[in-house]
Amino acid sequence: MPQPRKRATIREVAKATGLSPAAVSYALRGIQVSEETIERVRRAAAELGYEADPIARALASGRTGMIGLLCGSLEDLWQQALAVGIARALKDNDRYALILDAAGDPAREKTLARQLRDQRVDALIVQPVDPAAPLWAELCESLPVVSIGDSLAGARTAGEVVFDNRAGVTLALEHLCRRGHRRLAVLTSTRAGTPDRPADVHVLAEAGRLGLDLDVVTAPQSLAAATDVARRALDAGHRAFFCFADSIAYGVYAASAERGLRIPSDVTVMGYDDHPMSGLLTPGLTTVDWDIDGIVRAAVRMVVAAADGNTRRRRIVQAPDLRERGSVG
Amino acid sequence: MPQPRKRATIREVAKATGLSPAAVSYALRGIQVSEETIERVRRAAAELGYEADPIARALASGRTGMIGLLCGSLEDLWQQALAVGIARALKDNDRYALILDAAGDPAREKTLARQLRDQRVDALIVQPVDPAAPLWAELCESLPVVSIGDSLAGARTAGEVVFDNRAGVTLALEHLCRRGHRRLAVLTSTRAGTPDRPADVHVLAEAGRLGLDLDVVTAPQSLAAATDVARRALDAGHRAFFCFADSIAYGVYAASAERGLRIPSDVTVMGYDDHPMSGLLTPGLTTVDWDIDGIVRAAVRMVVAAADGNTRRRRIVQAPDLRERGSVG
DNA sequence: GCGGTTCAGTGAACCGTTTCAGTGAATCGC
DNA sequence: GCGATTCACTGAAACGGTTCACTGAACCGC
Repeated sequence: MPQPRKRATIREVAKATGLSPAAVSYALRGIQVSEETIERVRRAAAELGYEADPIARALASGRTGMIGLLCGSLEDLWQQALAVGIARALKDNDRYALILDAAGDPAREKTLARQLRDQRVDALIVQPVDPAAPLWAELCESLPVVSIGDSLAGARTAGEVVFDNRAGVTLALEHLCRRGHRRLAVLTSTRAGTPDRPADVHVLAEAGRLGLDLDVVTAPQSLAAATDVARRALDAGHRAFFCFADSIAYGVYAASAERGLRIPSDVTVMGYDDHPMSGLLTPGLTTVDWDIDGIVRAAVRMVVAAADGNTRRRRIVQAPDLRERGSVG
Repeated sequence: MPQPRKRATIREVAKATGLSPAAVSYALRGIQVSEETIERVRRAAAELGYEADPIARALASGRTGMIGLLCGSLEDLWQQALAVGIARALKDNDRYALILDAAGDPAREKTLARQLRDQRVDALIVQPVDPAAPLWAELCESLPVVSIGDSLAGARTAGEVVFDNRAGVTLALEHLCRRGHRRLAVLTSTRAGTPDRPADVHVLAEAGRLGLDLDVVTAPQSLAAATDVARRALDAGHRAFFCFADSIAYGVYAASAERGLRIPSDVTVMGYDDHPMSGLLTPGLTTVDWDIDGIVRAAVRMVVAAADGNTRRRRIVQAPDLRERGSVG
């Protein structure tokens, strides 16, 4: 076990400057003391290589400067992109993200959310697996929470960037319908034990309206696992897919290739999310596009404001676009 | 600002059980006290909804249970996959990862590495941007460090999973050479201010040996940015590319498509890393494959052992495979 | 010249654990 | 039956900051 090098403490800086620790603490944060003292303390601190211990500071002040980021499932490439985007945008605001992955599991989401709260993150961004969980109301009581995707039922969030999934689903299903598809396999992400999400419910409603025959299957977002699910769906005779994440659609591409089936002539695929790679496939994946940069910007703006104590709550609704590329026959 | 709900402290549990805080602390960790007391304390803790405050614990004990994960650049899809894989594997070991992104910047890498140390992570996994930085030796003095990719020069690491980049580069260049390519654009990841990495140096050496004419260009790994670099390289007349990351190669696919150039007949692309998406492109990306699952497993095993105080140092060298798919003409 | 402010800084409590040195009682070997 | 161990537990000091209540001096208007 390596020996932690002994670091300078605030008391040593105090001794070196002839001030009290309290004065040093104030000086380093540039409050309550004279300009001259601030300068003197800064110099001494630099000399001693002093830097405030974030743990001790967090214990005493209850703040860490960190923002928690609780992702629904990082197997999904789009969610990966979202997480990376948010982490980078936070960095530009001199904050940094504590990224956690609920892996599509509501129980895990619950544990991790509490862990983040206990870690004293100043605020939390969450892309909920189970937006209806009572957890969120509880959590909003003790720290600012910004949700991405779905609204958190009954919770006093600090901000929301909700996706108009109803519009997204309608866009997708109507497009498939226009192209003459009546029987669809719907591949949606796994969420064991979660009540049906608004988006899923809306899929069924829209299918009824449009007279579609749906076969709903849950699929993990990892390429290998999604390919597996797609394989079975193909073998069951399905030839038209509505995938509730581009990552899942990639599995349909892979499985179709294995079976020697061509897209879009033999197999139709519709994605959801628009990951950058979707435009690179042959044919490109027709999908529902959300403005990921806009989402990142909005969420980060909200969460930073909330962490800074701003209590104005904002709610932004993202509208989807149909990005037609050629995977729908 | 939401009001943090007052949580039970260890003192209240002590009061409730008629024990000292110290005894409770021991009991909850199941050491130094009788079975009966442990049971009593557990019950009381559950009743009061007590859970130890991780921050206070970290301050007192110097340990957090967290593993730091410092990534080279999370713009790279392969590195994203690596990070997610490591995070998930750590979870299976009841530890969790604090993921940070150096964004290809050595200065940022330095800051973040120190921040992780100050955050008292029990150990650190790093995929170094600048493996030659003196930083690493300093860091290894105060906590166990496991490196992935390159060896950390002069640092007493707790473990290393090094990629045999020399072999990988040779594999790639010889393949290109066999197919008759003599003039290559080498697209390597940006690393401002970093001395040339061993792999880069080896590229030049091998090129000399094989009689290749190289044009080395640095490229960011985001699709948009890589596409931009590829565009310029195409316009400069390049038709054969060795990309030092599959993510960069995707940019060449995108730029070629824009220009109406076909792969592999008009343009040759060789990748490096083998991201799952590479097999899905048309044609599939010929690339150098590292066993990502093996890397994840090895790194996690090492880091967990090190965090648990095991001082045996291990060094694993990963051998590359050429994954031929059709993007080399 | 006097009450009232402001300013710069102090001292001590506090945040919630862990851990070290002890302590009294029970148990052990012989 | 007695010194030496072990056992179960206690008290208090860390850990390294922040913050609250306060103080003495300088300055203000009048």
